[in-house]
Amino acid sequence: MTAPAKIFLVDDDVLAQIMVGDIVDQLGHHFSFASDGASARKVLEEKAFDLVILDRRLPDTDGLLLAPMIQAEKKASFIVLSSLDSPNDQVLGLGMGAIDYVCKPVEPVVLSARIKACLAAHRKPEETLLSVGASLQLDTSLRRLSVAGRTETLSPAETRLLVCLIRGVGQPCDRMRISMAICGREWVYGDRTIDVLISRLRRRLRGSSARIITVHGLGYSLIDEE
Amino acid sequence: MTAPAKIFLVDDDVLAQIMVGDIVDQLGHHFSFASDGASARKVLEEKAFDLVILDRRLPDTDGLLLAPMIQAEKKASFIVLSSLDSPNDQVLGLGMGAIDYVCKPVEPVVLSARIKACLAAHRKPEETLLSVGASLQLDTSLRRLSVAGRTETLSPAETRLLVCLIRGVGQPCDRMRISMAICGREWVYGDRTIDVLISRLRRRLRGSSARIITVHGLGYSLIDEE
DNA sequence: ATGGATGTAAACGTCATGTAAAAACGGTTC
DNA sequence: GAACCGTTTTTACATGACGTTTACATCCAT
Repeated sequence: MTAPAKIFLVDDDVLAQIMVGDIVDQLGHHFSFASDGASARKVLEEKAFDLVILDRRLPDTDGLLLAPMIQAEKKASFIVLSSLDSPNDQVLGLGMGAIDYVCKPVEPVVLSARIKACLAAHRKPEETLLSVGASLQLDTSLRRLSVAGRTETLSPAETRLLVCLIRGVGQPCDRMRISMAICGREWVYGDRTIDVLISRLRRRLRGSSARIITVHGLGYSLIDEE
Repeated sequence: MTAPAKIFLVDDDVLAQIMVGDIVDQLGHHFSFASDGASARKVLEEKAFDLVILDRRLPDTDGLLLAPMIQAEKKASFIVLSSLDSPNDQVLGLGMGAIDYVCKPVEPVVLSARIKACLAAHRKPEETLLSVGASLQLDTSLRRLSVAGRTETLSPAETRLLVCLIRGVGQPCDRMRISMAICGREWVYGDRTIDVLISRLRRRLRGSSARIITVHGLGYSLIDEE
């Protein structure tokens, strides 16, 4: 028995909201939704989900445009649920990183099975407490960082950055990925926001065995040298 | 450029074999197939795959019955490709652990996109560690070189050069090849860039059992004496 | 011995990064 | 609204890393 997953639907179609809501309830998971791209972005900045279900035709945008933001820092997987069913649309959606593409109309049992399959295959272990090595621990919900004895509170952006780095320990995170994860926008040449944040975070990590190293020309990486 | 994946199709339909074979080829992966359950089992016992594609209606069995074997010890993920398209069948297939269920007939581009999506989502992270002998290890993504205890960060060019040399341990690399690999340009008489890089790399390899030797008039070669 | 090939320290031009400080932003409270 | 506060972003400048060139010493085949 696994813990309930958090599932987020972005769809303005009330029938879809009801159907998906019922399915998710029945599977014993948490359900929430947004009806347009703008409010979806707000929610996605705040909370983390295990699975996002995107409609294509939203009142203000194409749901697929949320994909980069969802994928940034590997927050969640997403599937597309849309009435756009042409091969082209499917290829596009899957190409953008969707792990499944379901065409409306769809039988509730089928959608249920697909959601279940996606969760089974893709779920990351629930983690409000992240840690690296022995001396670094981060509570993502309280934004409390314990390192080398002391404990301090990080700002939201600092927290997102650190989470992003921790998720990829040992691998380099490029500026593009970091920028998407932190600010939800593409990184453009000359934007120094990340560097400043890194600088602040480094100061906070002093005394820990974990260090943020720069990979020149690429980005940053968190490594733990005991 | 990711390494080619190994994909295994279990289907007695010749048309499917051709279509999937073409798709896999075009994606640059390795393709093999079996036409019935019995021979599929034999192959699965022998080899490991990144993705298995199962048909349901096989001459001697239901393809889904291979599922437990494929999943055993997390050998591979699998998707179902079948003309059995009822909701029940889909629920059953996904319930058995398929990460996707594609109904025949299917557009090649769609199947291609789905295969690509599955691989992107499920393949183990790319191996970035190269090593020579016991005392030399290079993380190509982080550009970190561990040698003789210490570990230091290489410059991009140094990394490319070392990778180039490691790829051809024992054989000499001529200047032309090295120049193309490192700077992406032809080597012209009088260009000393490579020599300087070699010099810097040699200093970093001090203490290791690996050495860069000069092949006079030709180029360089990495050897591991131990 | 000699001329060309190689070793390597030092210097350079260029661009990426570190970081302090100022400005802009977004909420809250009067 | 206005004043406040914590946070994020921009600005500005200092520092550093990188690839290449230069200069000169050394090595090697002939």
